[in-house]
Amino acid sequence: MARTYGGVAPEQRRADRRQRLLVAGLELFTSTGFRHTKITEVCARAGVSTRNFYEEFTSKEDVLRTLHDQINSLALAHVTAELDKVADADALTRISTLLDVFIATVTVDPRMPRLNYVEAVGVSPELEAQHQVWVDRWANFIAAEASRAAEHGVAPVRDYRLTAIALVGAGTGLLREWQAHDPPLPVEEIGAEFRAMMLSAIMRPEKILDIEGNRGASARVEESSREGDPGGHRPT
Amino acid sequence: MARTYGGVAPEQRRADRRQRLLVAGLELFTSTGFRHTKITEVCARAGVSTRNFYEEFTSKEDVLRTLHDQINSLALAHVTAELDKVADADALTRISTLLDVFIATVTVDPRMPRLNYVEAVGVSPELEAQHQVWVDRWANFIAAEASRAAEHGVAPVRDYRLTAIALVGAGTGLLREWQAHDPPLPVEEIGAEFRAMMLSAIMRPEKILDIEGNRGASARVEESSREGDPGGHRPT
DNA sequence: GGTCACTGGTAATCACGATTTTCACAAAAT
DNA sequence: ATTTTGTGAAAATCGTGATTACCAGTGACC
Repeated sequence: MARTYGGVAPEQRRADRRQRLLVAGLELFTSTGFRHTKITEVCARAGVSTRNFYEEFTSKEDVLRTLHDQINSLALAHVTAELDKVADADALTRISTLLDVFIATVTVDPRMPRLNYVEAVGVSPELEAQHQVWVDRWANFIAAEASRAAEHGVAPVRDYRLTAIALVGAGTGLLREWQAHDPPLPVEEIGAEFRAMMLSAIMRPEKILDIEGNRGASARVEESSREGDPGGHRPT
Repeated sequence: MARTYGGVAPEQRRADRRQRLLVAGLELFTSTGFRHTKITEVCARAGVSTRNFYEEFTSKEDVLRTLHDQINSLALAHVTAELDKVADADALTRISTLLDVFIATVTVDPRMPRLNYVEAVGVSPELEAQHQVWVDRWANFIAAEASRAAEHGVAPVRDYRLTAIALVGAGTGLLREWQAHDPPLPVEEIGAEFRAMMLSAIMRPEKILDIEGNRGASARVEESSREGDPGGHRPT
């Protein structure tokens, strides 16, 4: 069964083909678009026969899922590694690091955010589930760092779950915008904005306005004017 | 040519069919998913023949684009209307209003955020362009309000463009999460988080940390590990 | 009441792309 | 040197769903 061919073990050849298919998939999905990419095109670009394709993947979506996972895993690995190095640093430095490494990793290649935040959206329930899992992981990560900051007294002690989710969304939005722009936006600005937003979101006081809490949920759409807002002291 | 049927003018009948097709599209796209919805299914649910379908729309995507536009337009109309009512209010109240109305409008029906932020993503270049246009509009809106706040002295005077984009992303993320959750997250919490994040992002000082500016773009990814790197080389 | 215009529904048609199968070959093994 | 086995390329199959063409019915107008 297993027989060395052309000097390389069959597993190796297999792995190579798989790798080439993934590379081809990344390229085509992010240029032609996932929907409009045909399996045969992926095979052609990868120099792999359709038969071999089905040896490695069950479908086009399978390739997409794999890529999506890989990109997220790569980013997470980088972030984790870097965070370990600054284990003793103060909380805010850690948060900045987390962010910088994330942005740096994912902007190395515009195809990564494109695949992650555009092509892999709304494709199938499975992919949506996978997305959820990753949002969760990233949100946990951020929430954990925020709590750490709270312990150190530089942020209020509160539940950071939703804030973290919103921050993940903010990053997604920025990166989606970044990869879509033709004269690409400067990466530094994206990173700076993301960092500033995260820090201000985490360090913000529990009540931003004193009216906070009276409004909130309800704010009916019809309800007319509500100017006035008497007696509010402005936060600094 | 034009003849009244069943007591209604042909244009009316036409408009009705169109409307039913849109309703059916909204329902199916957000349950079955856009990709897996067949034109015939939309027609069946709308009680419209395929022939009539092609009389109104050129493709399934056409329906999606129309819905995407409608939802955004609806939200924008509500927001604009409400904002007009509080024209004289202080800047922060206006911002809160903007947000509350937006959230209230779009959470009336979970299918709206689902369609807008999941199903309509990565479908085609046209739809991506349309998405860009709307992000732009919303971002301008937010940036304008932020500038207003700056004029009133409750926020620093600076360029709010990227902040606004990030905020749009935050909202998108929150709403995407909201519509995905089975025991749905309480709308008030989503709204509260969004508002708090927006206010803290707008009111934040220009430099959050003193180290700000030394870090930023660079944050090297540590030349060491880059195993997975799913992006080999550029296309020909 | 009869004819005509327009309608909705159904039944072909048609194209495209995924999946399978075949084929001829190349490199190992004996 | 011959057989064997894994291989890649190409061709055949197969299904699905978009698009078009047809048919029978209904209400409107004379």
